[in-house]
Amino acid sequence: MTTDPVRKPHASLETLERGRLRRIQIVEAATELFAHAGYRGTGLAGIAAQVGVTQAGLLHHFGSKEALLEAVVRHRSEQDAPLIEEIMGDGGLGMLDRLHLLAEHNVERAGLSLLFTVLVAENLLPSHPANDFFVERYRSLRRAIVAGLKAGQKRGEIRKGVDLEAVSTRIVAALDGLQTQWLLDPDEVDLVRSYRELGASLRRELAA
Amino acid sequence: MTTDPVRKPHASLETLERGRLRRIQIVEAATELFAHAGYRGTGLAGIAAQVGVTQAGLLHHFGSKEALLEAVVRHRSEQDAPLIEEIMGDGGLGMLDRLHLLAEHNVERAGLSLLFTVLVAENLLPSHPANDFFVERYRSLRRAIVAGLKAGQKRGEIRKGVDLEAVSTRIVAALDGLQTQWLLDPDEVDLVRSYRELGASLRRELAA
DNA sequence: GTCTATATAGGGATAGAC
DNA sequence: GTCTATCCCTATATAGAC
Repeated sequence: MTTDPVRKPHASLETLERGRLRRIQIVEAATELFAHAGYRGTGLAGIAAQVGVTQAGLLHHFGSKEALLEAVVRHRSEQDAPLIEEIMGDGGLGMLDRLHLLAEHNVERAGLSLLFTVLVAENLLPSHPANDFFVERYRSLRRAIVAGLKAGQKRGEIRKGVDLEAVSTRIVAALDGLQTQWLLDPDEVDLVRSYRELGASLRRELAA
Repeated sequence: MTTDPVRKPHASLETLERGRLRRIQIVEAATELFAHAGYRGTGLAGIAAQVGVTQAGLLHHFGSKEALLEAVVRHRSEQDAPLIEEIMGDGGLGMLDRLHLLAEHNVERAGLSLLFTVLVAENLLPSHPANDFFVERYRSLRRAIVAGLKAGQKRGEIRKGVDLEAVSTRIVAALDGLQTQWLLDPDEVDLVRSYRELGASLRRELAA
């Protein structure tokens, strides 16, 4: 989803910028509505209304509802990438101490946590429209954590002899599951506190 | 959702049993379709067709789609209760060693794991139809685990000085999150193995 | 208890004017 | 780039016959 302005050299600059703006507005409106009612539960008309266009006008920018979904998940991934890189850092135990950054980010923008939790569940099966995206996302997340843990082993911060693949799967699972419980019941589950405790527990388990 | 046959004493036994059978057939068909396409993505007509009745015929048994949803989640909860009790046992570290029973159960009947993962995500917000059910379900699950851990402390199996509420939230989170990753990517994530490793890791963390 | 028929609403996508 | 109009399909729920 590269939105390079040079790709349509024949169009005027004003048109391009108005067009790009509309696309962004639509993606942001769709993000919010998909989060609250899911992909299946959201109509294009509702998204269009929030932006101030008609449903047909929306489909001028995104040929289909599925294309819009793809734009939404790609946009979110791109926005989250810097934070994830910051948390990863150079791997090792430091990663575990920075999990609270992720929690604070998620609490600040609860709608976005909601979006991913909802969309993952709507795309668990291969027949679902964004299944490939989420399968790949989780795989690369697990791989990145394994790499970070390996780096920590090389520096002697992390014990050897632990199954890093299994640990990384368990870390992702805990992050996901805590987020779900927090979304469902924010009065009983404190996300920031839970992530801090998770990090501390992992530190005790993995420190050399 | 008590389906006590004595409640309609004026109807013939045959009618009653046919009626109860239909209800069960409908609930089971709905379970499967809700799991695959979610509550919002499933039409009553599809469920009805699978049972061999019309959509209007289905609504004779359940006044509304939402009532059917409630019947589905209650039915599933009732069916799962014995296994959960078996795993809990008398609490303590034994609970952690029996997590693989849950994994085996979930793998055997993958459709049911799918159902709950999908429905939880569709009911994260208070405005969603089964939100109360899932909020309460998670609360009681966490409470049951806390009770089990406390029992283990009293017997001296489990260390004192750990935050049992936090641990129980983390256990539920890991179980949930591992299931999600397994559903999404069964080739890369082995649920039974993951649950065993989770249990072993928790044992190391909690054993006195 | 199950059906047909219908009310009423909403969905996504396309054609064509401006 | 945006609109109106429309197509066609699907949805839940109800009314009333059998």
